[in-house]
Amino acid sequence: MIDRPLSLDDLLCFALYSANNAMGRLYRPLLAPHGLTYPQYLVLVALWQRDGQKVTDLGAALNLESNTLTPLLKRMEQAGLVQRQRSQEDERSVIVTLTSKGRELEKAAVEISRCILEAAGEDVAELIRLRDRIQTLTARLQTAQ
Amino acid sequence: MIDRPLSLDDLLCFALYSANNAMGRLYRPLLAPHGLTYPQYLVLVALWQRDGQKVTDLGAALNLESNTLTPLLKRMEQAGLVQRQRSQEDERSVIVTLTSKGRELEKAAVEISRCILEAAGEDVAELIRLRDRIQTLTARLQTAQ
DNA sequence: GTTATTTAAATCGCACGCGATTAAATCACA
DNA sequence: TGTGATTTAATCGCGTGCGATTTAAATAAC
Repeated sequence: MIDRPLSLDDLLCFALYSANNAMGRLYRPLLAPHGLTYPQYLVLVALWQRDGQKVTDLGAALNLESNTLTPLLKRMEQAGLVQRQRSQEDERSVIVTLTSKGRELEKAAVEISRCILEAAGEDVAELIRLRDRIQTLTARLQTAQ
Repeated sequence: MIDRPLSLDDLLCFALYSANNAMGRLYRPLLAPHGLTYPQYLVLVALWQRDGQKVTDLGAALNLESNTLTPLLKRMEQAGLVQRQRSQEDERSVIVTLTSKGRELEKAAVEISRCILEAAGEDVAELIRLRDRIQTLTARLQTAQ
């Protein structure tokens, strides 16, 4: 950010790192009662939006690959949140589908979102602007890499 | 963010999660040649700023606790980057000090920061503003928790 | 001066992220 | 039609983050 005496607080990367950790700490107690972790919750959000996605689709949505998703999805399957089945048309693909239990949790998500929003601050318009700026940054970082 | 059909792209938390992962992916190939991971790099930044910190001090700077830091610092000690020694005044505390090798790496950090900045975009003033907004958010999340 | 409390690291277990590799199914195409 | 290339998950290993607990040292209290 600034050249000379490199300081943690100067670093955009550390700001992101710190904010992400703080967000995770905030979600944890909200998700734990439902037996969910934070990344698992994101998978559910993706599936509530569109059920029956391939692992690759979820990977594209979440910017993750099978080495992360496969074990995570297996744990979610163990927990009775999703079903995993090989596609008929293409045996390479695995389709991930919500169970009724997984679908049911969408109701709880409303309250969880409310809690996070409350913690993040009152000015929602400002938060949306911030989110958009971060998304733009992510896009730039991804094309750079 | 927005109430109805909850979408990944609506979520501030997912924006942070995604940006942080992308940042990590960007740093990895820059740090790997020096045998560093991203969190280890952040520890070095903290120590370049002020050498000889207690584990608790580093934890306060990085928002981490000993359950994360102790193993990480042991790996850095193994790698010859830092030294860990019990404080004389208070045997409970462990002081972490840079080795010459750890100090040496500060030079490389300049080029690494340049690469990241280049990937993040041209408008540095905008990046600083973004960083500040994220820091403000983190502060709010931490007081909420 | 002994005991209770507090503080600082460390340990343990579990769930990510991800580089590297593998195995299997599908595709391209000669 | 067969064979090499590509695509898709899965597997493995390692380094975090963090809740929960433990150990030891220092401090407070009485």
